[in-house]
Amino acid sequence: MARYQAPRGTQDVLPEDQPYWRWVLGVAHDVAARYGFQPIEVPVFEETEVFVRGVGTGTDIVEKEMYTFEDRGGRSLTLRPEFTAGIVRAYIEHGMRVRPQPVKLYAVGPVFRYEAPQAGRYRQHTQISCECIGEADPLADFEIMCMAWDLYAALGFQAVQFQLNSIGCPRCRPPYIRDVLVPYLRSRREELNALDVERLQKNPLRVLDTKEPESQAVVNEAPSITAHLCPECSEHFAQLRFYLDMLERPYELNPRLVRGLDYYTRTVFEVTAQGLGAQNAVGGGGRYDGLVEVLGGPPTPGVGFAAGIERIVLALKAQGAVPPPLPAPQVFFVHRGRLAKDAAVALADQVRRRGLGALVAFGERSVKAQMRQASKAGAEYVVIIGDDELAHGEVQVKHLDTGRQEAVVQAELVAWLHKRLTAAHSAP
RNA sequence: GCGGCCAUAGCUCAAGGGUAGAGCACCUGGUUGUGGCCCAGGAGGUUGUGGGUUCGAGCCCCACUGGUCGCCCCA
Repeated sequence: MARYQAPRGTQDVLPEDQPYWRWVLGVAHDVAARYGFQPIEVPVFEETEVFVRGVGTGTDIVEKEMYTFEDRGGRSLTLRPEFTAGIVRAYIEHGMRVRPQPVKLYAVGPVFRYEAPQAGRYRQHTQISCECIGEADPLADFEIMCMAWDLYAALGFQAVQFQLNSIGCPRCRPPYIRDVLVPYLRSRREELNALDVERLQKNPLRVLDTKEPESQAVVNEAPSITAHLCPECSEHFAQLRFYLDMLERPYELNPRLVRGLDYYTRTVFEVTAQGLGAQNAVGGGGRYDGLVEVLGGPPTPGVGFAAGIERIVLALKAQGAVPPPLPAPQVFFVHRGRLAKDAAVALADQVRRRGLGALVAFGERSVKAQMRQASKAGAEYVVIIGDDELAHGEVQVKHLDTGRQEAVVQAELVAWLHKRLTAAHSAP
């Protein structure tokens, strides 16, 4: 047993899994670009305050999940638990409000939350996060959702579900909670699960997405927030739904969908996939019109979306999806004898300079062993060099799939390989 | 943070309290220079860690660590 192991809740992504990652990230970059999002990199850690204020003091993330530490200069820093707060901080810090609005940014990288690991839930996981800052038009919400939809569709996802809700704004949400939801829940308090009674005190809205079976009846009959939105929020929500319907993007209205981050206003949505067990959310997002201001910028609307790469990969595997393979060297040099090895090294160098991948067998193992290596390395052609070939200024080139072998003049080898290897791959 | 299950070779798993094995993978061979299949051999373990019970522990008990499933929460 290895003495050291990756810390709890972290994992290594080994070469055999990399094709999935490259595939997902490649598609993600393409889709983001297609919607006019520009890449941005933000620090892995921020001043703790950025997340405390940005994510919200009442959230699970801030209350118990942040990796917070003090650096040698006595600053309190926190490993990012999500991207939005940091990206918004960058938006403000770099005066991006003077750029053409909205500013559409996306980032990919690890985020950190101290949670109990389980299937599909890690302490370090990778997110792609897309933020559209400076636009209140419900079309922006639509674009974000549409882009998310495209991402999953481009990966061939089966059975993704979009759940959608609007949770109003600071003008209409508090009155709804205070005057409608809480009185209702109190009136049926006896029927609620103990945990939900507790939530009723702390964060009444969260009672709505309870999973406790006992509470279901109460929650099902609860007055929905969408019926108590202010006219502006109501119109905004209707307009978003209009676009979704117009372009036939499937979604499900869920008046009980409430998200765990304080900054959300109006639109909230969550994307779930099959094959993931209990942790079946592969993406989520919503509107955060108050966030820029909370972090010290001018009042600025925003809407965004984040997806978890690990879960997407898990779901793709569960569906039996096969990622495109990563490129591997197609030429393998087998040699016999000191001079032949030197010649192989020189020829391989020429092949690589021509832009092809080439490997030379290390050591002086038997031709048989070298052939085995070539086969396992997935090479397409094996170039064999020995005394005979050296004497004639030739090499033997064997095509592994067909087993066909022929002599090629050394000086023509690079052109010979280049012709065959590039032609084969330009075919449709 | 709470609960269930689990931990033996790189991987998947065996081994009624009595000397740790198999398959796959890896390496080397199967005459003189040719892969995949086949055959033979080799290497690889302080049985997650630390205690305890026992003449004797991979096996029983406790703790810890990690995994897994669920709760919670979310991506």
